[in-house]
Amino acid sequence: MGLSIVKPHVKPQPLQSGSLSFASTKMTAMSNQSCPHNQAMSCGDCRMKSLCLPLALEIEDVEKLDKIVQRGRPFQKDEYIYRSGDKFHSIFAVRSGAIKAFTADDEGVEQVTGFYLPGEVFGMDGIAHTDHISSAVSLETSSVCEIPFHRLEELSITLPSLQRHFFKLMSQEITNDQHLATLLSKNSADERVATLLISISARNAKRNLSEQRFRLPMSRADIGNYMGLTVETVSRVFSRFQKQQLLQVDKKEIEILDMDGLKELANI
Amino acid sequence: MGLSIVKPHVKPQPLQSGSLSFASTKMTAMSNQSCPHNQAMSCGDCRMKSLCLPLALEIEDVEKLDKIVQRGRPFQKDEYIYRSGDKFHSIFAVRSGAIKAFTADDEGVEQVTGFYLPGEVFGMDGIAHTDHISSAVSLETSSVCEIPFHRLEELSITLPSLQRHFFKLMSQEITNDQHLATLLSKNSADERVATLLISISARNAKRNLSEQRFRLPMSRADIGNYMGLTVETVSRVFSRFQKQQLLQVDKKEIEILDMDGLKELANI
DNA sequence: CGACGCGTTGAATGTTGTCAAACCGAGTGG
DNA sequence: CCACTCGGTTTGACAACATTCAACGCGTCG
Repeated sequence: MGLSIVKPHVKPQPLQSGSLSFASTKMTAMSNQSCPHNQAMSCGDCRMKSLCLPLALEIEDVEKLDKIVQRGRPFQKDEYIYRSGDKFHSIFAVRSGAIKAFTADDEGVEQVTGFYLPGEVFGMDGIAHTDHISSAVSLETSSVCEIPFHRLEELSITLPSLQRHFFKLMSQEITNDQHLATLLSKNSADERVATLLISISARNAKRNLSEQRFRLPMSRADIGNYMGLTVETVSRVFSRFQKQQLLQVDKKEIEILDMDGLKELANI
Repeated sequence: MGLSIVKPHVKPQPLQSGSLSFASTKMTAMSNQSCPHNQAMSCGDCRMKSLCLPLALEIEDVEKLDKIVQRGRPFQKDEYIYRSGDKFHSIFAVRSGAIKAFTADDEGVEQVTGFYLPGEVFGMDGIAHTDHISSAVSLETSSVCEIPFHRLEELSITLPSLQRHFFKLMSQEITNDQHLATLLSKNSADERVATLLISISARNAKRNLSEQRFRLPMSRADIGNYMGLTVETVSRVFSRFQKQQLLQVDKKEIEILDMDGLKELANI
């Protein structure tokens, strides 16, 4: 899910040796990896593998996982990956684009439960139920890997490191959600928005993108919904941040001018 | 906790939470199950097994699980089960009493992340990390089962239904946390408190305890912290509910007078 | 062009937090 | 036995922050 502001001392990002060293290498333009929406890409070749794959997996294990992963055509903006009420049978990993997960209460009022960026896994809340209890839509053209859950369960039995990895992924989702709850219960509008921006910035950095300049894939309404604020409040916070020289905002384009100031606001 | 300390002169002694309800079950007095804090109890004999064990487990499988479960002496009120920063090696199931899980931010301000009642599993947020990132304390005299996580992982490989069960447990925790986030982001103080009361009532019902009358194991401060409210607000809500004939409140003793009204408030 | 979605800004309202005081029961020590 | 403290809880008065309601700007698309 969303807010993963990893505190320094917890940060377990051991730049893995061996198999996935090429995460930082430059792609050649004509390589079949050049298009992030490419359906044919395998797990072993995926730029995101260091984010969504268990670091411990051997090459042949990655191939086994690869065999059960399904890659469909990209989703267009506003297309559903799954809907609340659909039968649950898969979890998903974002390969490109951005995904919004949300629930709807009895009156149909939407509640955004998370934004997922490339390398992140979503749909795990469906595991406890036979049906999905949330929906997921694409916020922009996105490609996702679909991982049939029963296949994953089977494979986890023969690949202990995969089992461990998925336990960890789910645990991470739990702590993320708890962070969100903490944020909502304790922090002001300014702090919430600052935290979201820092989170997105940090997640961009993990993908070797700029942490200063990026484009928000979601609307102000989505941000407000997620952070427990109204659109108006979100808009005001952006204006205020701009006035305080913390940000440069142009619609969805964000430039963080004062990272330290923003982090201070977000209590990092 | 509540059971041992029988207050000398309390008015309408409510059906006690947790342990006392034993009186109503068909246990023989000399059975080793008569004390809910009994260390010797096995999973197969545990009243909570239908809540915390995978229903699909065969008897011999339960015995295997039983072998890895550790049962220590009961925890007294305010005793820590684990502390933030402790090395993570186990998850826990509540057998009796009540547990509060919480994190602390850099300034040491507490944030309650959950209350756990008998039959419920906690500590799963530590799985993604090498250390616990939250703490857990006993709110009253409580006994817990400790399940070494690496043993559980091993066993999960030979018992697929156990693996599935723990995937589901974690997924359930995710959806719980998301519900909490939704509650915090969308609902008023009244709605939040009503929701908590309904939740506790329902969890009591699962354990065959009264859903109308129960004792809250946590303080007003804990409730407020958990629900993103101040103590004062929580107190006012209780007073208001009482004035509206929804509740009868006597300190921590709660009687729900108008279940439907309360559920309506909680949007159930 | 006009309608619409999205974002911004302003003014008024209100729920909740803050500060302060007091209560109550339990435990302690004179 | 009483006075005392202490933690947890309750209540009141006031202020603050976010919401609500309203209007407007801007770009896109029919």
